[in-house]
Amino acid sequence: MSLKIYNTLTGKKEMFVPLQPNKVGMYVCGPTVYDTSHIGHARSVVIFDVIFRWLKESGYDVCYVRNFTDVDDKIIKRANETGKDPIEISEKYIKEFHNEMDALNVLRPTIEPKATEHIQDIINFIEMLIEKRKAYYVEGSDVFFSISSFEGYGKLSGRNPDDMIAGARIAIDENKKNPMDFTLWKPAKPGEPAWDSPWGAGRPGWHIECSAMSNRYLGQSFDIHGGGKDLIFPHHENEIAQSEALFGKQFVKYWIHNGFVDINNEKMSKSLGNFTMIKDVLAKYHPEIIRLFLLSKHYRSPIDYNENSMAEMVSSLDKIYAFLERANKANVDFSDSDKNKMGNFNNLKSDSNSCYSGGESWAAFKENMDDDFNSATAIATIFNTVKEGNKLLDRSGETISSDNLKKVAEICADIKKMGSILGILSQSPQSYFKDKKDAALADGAIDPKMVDQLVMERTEARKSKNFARADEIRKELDSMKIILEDGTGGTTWKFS
RNA sequence: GGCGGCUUGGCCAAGCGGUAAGGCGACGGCCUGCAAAGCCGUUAUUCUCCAGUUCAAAUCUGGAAGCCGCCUCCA
Repeated sequence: MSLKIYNTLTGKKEMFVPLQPNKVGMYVCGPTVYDTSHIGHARSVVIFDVIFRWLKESGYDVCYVRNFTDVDDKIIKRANETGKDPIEISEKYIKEFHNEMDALNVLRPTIEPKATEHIQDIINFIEMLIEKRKAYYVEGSDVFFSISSFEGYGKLSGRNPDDMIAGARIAIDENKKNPMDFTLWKPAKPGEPAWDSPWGAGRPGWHIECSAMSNRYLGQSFDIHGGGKDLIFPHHENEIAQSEALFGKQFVKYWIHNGFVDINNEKMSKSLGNFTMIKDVLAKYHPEIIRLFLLSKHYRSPIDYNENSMAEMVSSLDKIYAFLERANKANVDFSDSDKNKMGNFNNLKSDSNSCYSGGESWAAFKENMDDDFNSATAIATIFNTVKEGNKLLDRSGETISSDNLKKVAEICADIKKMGSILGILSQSPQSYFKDKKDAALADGAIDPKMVDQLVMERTEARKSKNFARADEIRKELDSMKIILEDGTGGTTWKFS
């Protein structure tokens, strides 16, 4: 059993064999920091976060690079509009991006390079391309990459340059030798950010930064390159052209591209005005609900964001946490366990370094993840495991045998371990449900003391067999969307 | 015009040649004073349609219909 990855380059699922044993170099295209991040950014980031976690879990030493494009026409435009410095703009949105991704429990990549901090690398890269006659400088204009100098052009996107030419939707630039040639370096207009170069003061084109920075941190060839589907052409196609034309060897072994997020079955677009920002989604839903949603469908397919789907996710996550809470109450103690040290599962130690290696459910989960990071089936495995655990607890009744307790402990350990890969179930069930209750109480419409009072009154009524009054109170609370649960340890309440 | 993808139960969604995972919802049962939660059972003899290959197809091939993405900044 080993990892298989769908490779955009070949259009097939392939066995994952890294270039160097036990080491993985992964580069993912990060955001252009000129505006607030939307749910689509979150999907890409969360998916590659899970891929990163899974590669590490699989024992690889992963160098994960995700860049920030911090010099670009859109940033300059935004700077001009707001009268701010472009650096101020990019710093603002980098900070915002980090805050939001931290909130979504996304691990920081190994390295987060910025284009503006690698201008010399970029200039060197372009100079070498010119030397090799893969690029040319047009006096008073740009440095262009010559696509006819690279015979593999179009291999990633399956496009034939001749078919695309016609310039149907691109204004033909008289300076280009071939209409499909693209800019490596462009001259700066007065007031624009600029760096000195052999071709005058200017700034890099979009594609070159990724070739230059991936080369700096991961070398001439590396294992995985990812990003959104829309980047396949032209961005990634052009990266391949630049890097392979220069180094004469395969740039990237596995290309991974994620699908888009639609909003109510429509593409996010400015004209529809339906850009859904991460901060707005975070204001409405628990971060783990958002992750669960983003991972509920295969990463290559489009996913539709809508209220109905999100409501389902709320029920789903509650179900898992409810089981963990139930197990906890049955004296399965995992409150201090974390993904590295299953500290309280002492009876589950399976090897000398006391690291829990996982039970049957974990084995199923591993198979799911190894199959092209199939998080949708991996989530199904979590639910199957929850059901198994609930069954054991149901059968046990009041007194659970030590044998069953051990089984439930293993199940809980597996569930927590699976959650740690998907970046969910990081809270204790108690704090999860407390947060949920606090959030529902936040508007101040309901006084929890009043609810407790009614619950106490109902308990008294039940004791004296005054069920009519007890039911009356249940009904009253139900109208406030409060559900009562009579458990062995007394009555608890929650919001529906 | 060129390239690529999708169509699975009321809804969401796996599956990629061996006889339909999982979630949400609904209904019946167990449990409960009544509930909730949980569990058990029922909710697709069938995967947009048509033809073909095969002992065997949701899965492969050909065709039709509908939907979507990229080719321009885009995760």
